[in-house]
Amino acid sequence: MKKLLLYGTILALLTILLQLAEYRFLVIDHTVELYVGIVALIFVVLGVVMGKKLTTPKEVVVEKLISVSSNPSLPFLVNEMVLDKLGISKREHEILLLIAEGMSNQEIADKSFVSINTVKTHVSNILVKLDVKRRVQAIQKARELGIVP
Amino acid sequence: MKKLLLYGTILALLTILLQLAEYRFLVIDHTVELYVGIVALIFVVLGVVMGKKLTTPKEVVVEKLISVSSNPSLPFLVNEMVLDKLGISKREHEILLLIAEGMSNQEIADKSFVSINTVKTHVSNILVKLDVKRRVQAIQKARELGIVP
DNA sequence: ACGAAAATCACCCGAAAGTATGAAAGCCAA
DNA sequence: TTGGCTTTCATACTTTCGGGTGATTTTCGT
Repeated sequence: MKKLLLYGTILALLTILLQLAEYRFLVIDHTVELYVGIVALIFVVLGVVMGKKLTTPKEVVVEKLISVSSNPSLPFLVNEMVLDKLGISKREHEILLLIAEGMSNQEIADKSFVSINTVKTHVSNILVKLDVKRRVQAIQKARELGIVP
Repeated sequence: MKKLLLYGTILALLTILLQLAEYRFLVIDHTVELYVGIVALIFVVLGVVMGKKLTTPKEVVVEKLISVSSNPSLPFLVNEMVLDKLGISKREHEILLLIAEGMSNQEIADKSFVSINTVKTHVSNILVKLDVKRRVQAIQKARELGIVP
């Protein structure tokens, strides 16, 4: 709710500024109508900004289905889209590949130059993101999704 | 974009209305500052409304991934020769298949109507015969040898 | 420069996996 | 029928995995 105060302050300041400016030249050089128009314009813009910032954007959830047909053909290209969709980071993907190689957490830790605890954390996150319970299942699913060979 | 025109029109009309009203009583009864304040307030509100209406409600598209398991080619035939060569029994092969399904020892035990201890024994023997250390590696090797899909 | 996301690490605990050893029962062929 | 193989099961022990929590540091985009 600090935003409300902020906007209120800005509003007040703007008003004061305009009122000060009024006595300098606006009332002299221009008609009152023009002045009012400018004020209106400024505050419309301000209103729009406020509205955008203060309004919680209503989220409409639309489910879309993407079929991932695994390619039994040759070269194997990582399906980046799937990685994005699942929120799997680079590091996580690296470790996923090592898991698919049949390596233990300790071996992965050694190969990656990190502690086994770190590996464990990554693995846990991977399991969650792939929505599986065991690393074996993770390998399967990852293969189906085209993110491991 | 019709909305833009609509709001533009409303804005113009409001301005005109206010200007008309000005000559009737506002300039007489009140100071210019108050008048400006009222205008500002009105247009702030209008701005907020515009902002809300004109802003495309954010759609959060949640894309779900369906893995279309690819089985276009071979029906998979078990390489019996390899099984003989490695001395893997029928029972062991059955369990190997279940391992490759990503099942835990307990799940395999339930499905096979044997105790988990029995499964463990089989698994241990399988690991030895495939010359691997972990079940994940067993799956890989078995797949390479053509004894699991 | 700031905040969010990513990466790192630690500790605890329980579950799962794997090792070792032993043993009983059934099958099958020499 | 005897010896070899398979299948079954158990007990005990060690290692690996996975969940949960919390913390610090890095990185990166605005």
